[in-house]
Amino acid sequence: MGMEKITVRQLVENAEEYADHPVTVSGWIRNNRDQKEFGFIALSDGSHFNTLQVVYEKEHLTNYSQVARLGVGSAVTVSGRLALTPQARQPFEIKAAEVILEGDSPEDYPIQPKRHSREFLREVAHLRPRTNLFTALFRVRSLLAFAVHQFFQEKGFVCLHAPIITANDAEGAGEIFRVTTLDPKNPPLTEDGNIDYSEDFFGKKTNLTVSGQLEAEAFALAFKDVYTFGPTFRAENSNTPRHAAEFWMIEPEIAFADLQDNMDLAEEMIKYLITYLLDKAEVEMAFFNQFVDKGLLERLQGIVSAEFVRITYTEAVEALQKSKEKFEYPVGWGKDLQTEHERCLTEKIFHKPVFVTDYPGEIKAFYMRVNDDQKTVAAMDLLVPGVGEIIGGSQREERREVLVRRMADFNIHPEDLKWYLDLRKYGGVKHAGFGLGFERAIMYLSGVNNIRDVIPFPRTVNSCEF
RNA sequence: UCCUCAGUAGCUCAACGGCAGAGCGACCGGCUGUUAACCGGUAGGUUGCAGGUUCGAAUCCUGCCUGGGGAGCCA
Repeated sequence: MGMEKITVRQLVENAEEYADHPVTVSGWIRNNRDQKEFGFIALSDGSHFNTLQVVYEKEHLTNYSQVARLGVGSAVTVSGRLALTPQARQPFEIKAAEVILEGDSPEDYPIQPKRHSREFLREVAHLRPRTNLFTALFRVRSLLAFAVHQFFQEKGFVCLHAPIITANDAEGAGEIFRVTTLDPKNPPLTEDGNIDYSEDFFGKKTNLTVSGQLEAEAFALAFKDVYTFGPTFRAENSNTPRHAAEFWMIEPEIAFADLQDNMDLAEEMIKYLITYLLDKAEVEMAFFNQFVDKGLLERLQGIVSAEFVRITYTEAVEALQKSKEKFEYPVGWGKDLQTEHERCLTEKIFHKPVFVTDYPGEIKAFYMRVNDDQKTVAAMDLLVPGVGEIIGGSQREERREVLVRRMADFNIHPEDLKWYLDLRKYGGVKHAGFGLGFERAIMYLSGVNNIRDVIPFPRTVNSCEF
């Protein structure tokens, strides 16, 4: 018969070409409605957000009664003629000549053709990619990962794979996961009774990375413009919709560049990612706009054409004090901005993304460059409505003696980061970079407000299923 | 880790001290164009776990477990 094996995506993009032609499509049943003499299957083959309507008729199928009883989730291969149906809700459908059962799905299949709560779907994370929301979300995640690489590669950045296991424990970026092969019941001990890590696999204490930044700095001082994009691990006991123990981070690092260049890059990147998704994920974004966040498309389109706000920490504190907003925690120079303050800035005062720069040195990391006022450092956070902080970055302290002094303030021993200080000793130049939480970007761009829903199999405190 | 809300049928929820219920889903039947189809019927329960109060507990009390939201930490 000469059936051509084909995907739903090919049909969506080129239906006319296949009109009245015999085609074969394999996929999973999303919904099956039978009547006396005919029935309809909504078939998803994963190639496109849309399902394909299969029409099957008693007089054309030898196994009609079997097909009519096929449950949601079953895998089938359908062969038949493609019919254009411009007057119907779907633009085309398959008139089935043959429906072959590839994999049955019994009646206790948990995903039903009805609304499910996100909490329930998290418990069946192995099946949830078969639902509309997660089909859309994980395709967007895939597209966004590609867009990140494309953005940097087009600009000539070099991608480096920073190590996932590291002995850098002096960064203060959060609680770490220890990596060890020692027997937890019977570890080797030193003479004074402590665990003897010189006996461990690497001969020293090691942990999973909390950031690829330090390694990226080394590469930036060779390639000038670099980025890392990889997994990151934090053992924080954080119970919020914005925190995970394992997440992915994008960390560009640029040499011969200052904080302004850094913000320019971050803003350009966010706009690029939005533009990319609006173009390449039109159906998915329209779905989010309709069922997740009604104002999503309008807001994202607005952001592409708007300039991000750039204010200093000092100006932010003044703006908050002037706002007459009632805060649970008082606003004051020297105190870190609370979540409620950040929300006020981005959701009530400016209604768009806001860079806050030049924070007091005491509340920021040791590697951030000290400003001329000696009180603030060249830090920048990007705050967005709904999600909060999605980017944290800074110009790095390139002056060796200033960096050593800062490290002393933070109780970091120079010998622990000798190689990092070397970068200032040999051809050190001003440089800057930032970290973008990949999942937070997905949340912001989809409107889905829980990080556990934008990670295929999320790892959070007390939860490591699948 | 702290504060707070909630765990009842496969799912979403009602019953709030006195017989365990509905919608959806599943199953069976009907229906000649459905599309979260529609119509009729059937099955489905250790009310998160452990203890306590009471003649009587899904309901009140205590502890624990799990999940949601808020805070802190941050991306």
